[in-house]
Amino acid sequence: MARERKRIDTAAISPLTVNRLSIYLRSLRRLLEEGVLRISSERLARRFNLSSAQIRKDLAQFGEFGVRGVGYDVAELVERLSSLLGLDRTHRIAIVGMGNIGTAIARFPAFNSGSFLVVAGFDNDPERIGRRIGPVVVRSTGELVDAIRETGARIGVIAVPADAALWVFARLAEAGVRAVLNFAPIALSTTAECRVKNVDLRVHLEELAFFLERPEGGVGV
Amino acid sequence: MARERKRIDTAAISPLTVNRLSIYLRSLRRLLEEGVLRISSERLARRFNLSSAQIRKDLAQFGEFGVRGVGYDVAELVERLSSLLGLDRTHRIAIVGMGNIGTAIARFPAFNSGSFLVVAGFDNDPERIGRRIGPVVVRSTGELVDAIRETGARIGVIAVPADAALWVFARLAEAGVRAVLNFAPIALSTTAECRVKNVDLRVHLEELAFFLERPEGGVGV
DNA sequence: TCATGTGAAGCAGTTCACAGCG
DNA sequence: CGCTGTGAACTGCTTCACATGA
Repeated sequence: MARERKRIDTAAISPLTVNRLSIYLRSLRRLLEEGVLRISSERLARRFNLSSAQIRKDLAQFGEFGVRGVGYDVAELVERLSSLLGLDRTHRIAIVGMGNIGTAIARFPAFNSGSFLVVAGFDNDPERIGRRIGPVVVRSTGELVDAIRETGARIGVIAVPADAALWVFARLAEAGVRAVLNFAPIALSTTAECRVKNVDLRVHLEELAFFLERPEGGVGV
Repeated sequence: MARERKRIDTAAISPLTVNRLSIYLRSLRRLLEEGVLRISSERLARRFNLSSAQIRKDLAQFGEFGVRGVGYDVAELVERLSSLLGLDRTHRIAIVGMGNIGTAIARFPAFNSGSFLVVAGFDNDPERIGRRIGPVVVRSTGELVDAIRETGARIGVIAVPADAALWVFARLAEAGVRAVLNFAPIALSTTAECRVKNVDLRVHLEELAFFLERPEGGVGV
């Protein structure tokens, strides 16, 4: 199946490209369900409003996936993108902070299907400790480092208040977590040991507020 | 207080800039609490690891906020950024889909404090309709258009499955919603009537999976 | 022939470095 | 003097357009 191998330095790939690969994969899976066997970058782009040149450039970074004059084999591309994205194994996830966001994440299908599995949840609140939320029984944050080492989770989710986030981040890194999805309203920075993806809902909301038409019809400063 | 007025075409401002304004505002509020009166772009940048040149460039798009040789007045800048971001009025929010994510959003402080207020929540599931979640009583999705018109919400949150998202988006636009935060795993596009911000948790998760170190130590394609 | 893969061009966003002003 | 505000340089991402090869 693999036509050639190409060594890729993942660090050299832009996150923007990787995000698009996810989108391509999702789109292709849809086509697969519909029974589409082959597709050109042009038709794929039109169908899911993407850019055909971008699709070709993105894929070309990782090898030659298509056949000139024909297009891409849908099943093969799904296979290759899955493997590229690291979805051919199971990633165990630990969630810290089982409030609104933490609870939603614990129960969210994308975090508990296919290649992802929530294996631990932590909170400070004695009310929550011991309760089952989604697939996990909530444990005390005090147990975090040991418990995560036991589970072998490599992905962490931070869903605690801003003032606790830095402390939690340090504990997660200490416990061997190598990637973090951070929902706390403070920008954490990727370190040598641990990559961070910040998701700041307040910032998103304020972006929308900014672009909402102004009552006076212009921005006065 | 306002030193000069400058008409700005908001459509010409990059979302990236707007997102940074949110971050600056949050940082400055923190300084305000600490009693800091004046700050230079350099010290602000060091404190919150930002870029000082970027801060100056971003602010300069909207007027002259600082004093040369001195820096910025913290209280004044907080005031100006708040107004710039449209946070000097209350934005009413409607949520469609009161599952895990919708529920978390309804209860999330950032969506129910300061300038934002959740005023309506909708779901199809008869089990959920009539139940109180956060500040709202869940209504049937069938009532969506009329109910949103009544409340006057201009911001919508889509937290429904992918196959319902397009339909919901059309109804929201019809009801007068002008900005949407979309959590459904399908990329909606901004239209003339309604701006979209897609937040795709699965894509974020797959990004982290991609950059996780590979078992074999390289990407084979 | 037809669609990929790809240099080259174009555009956007960031950083530099300093003139200008309080 | 010190820090802002800003043109100019730079970096990186996207789009174009076509040579290449099944």
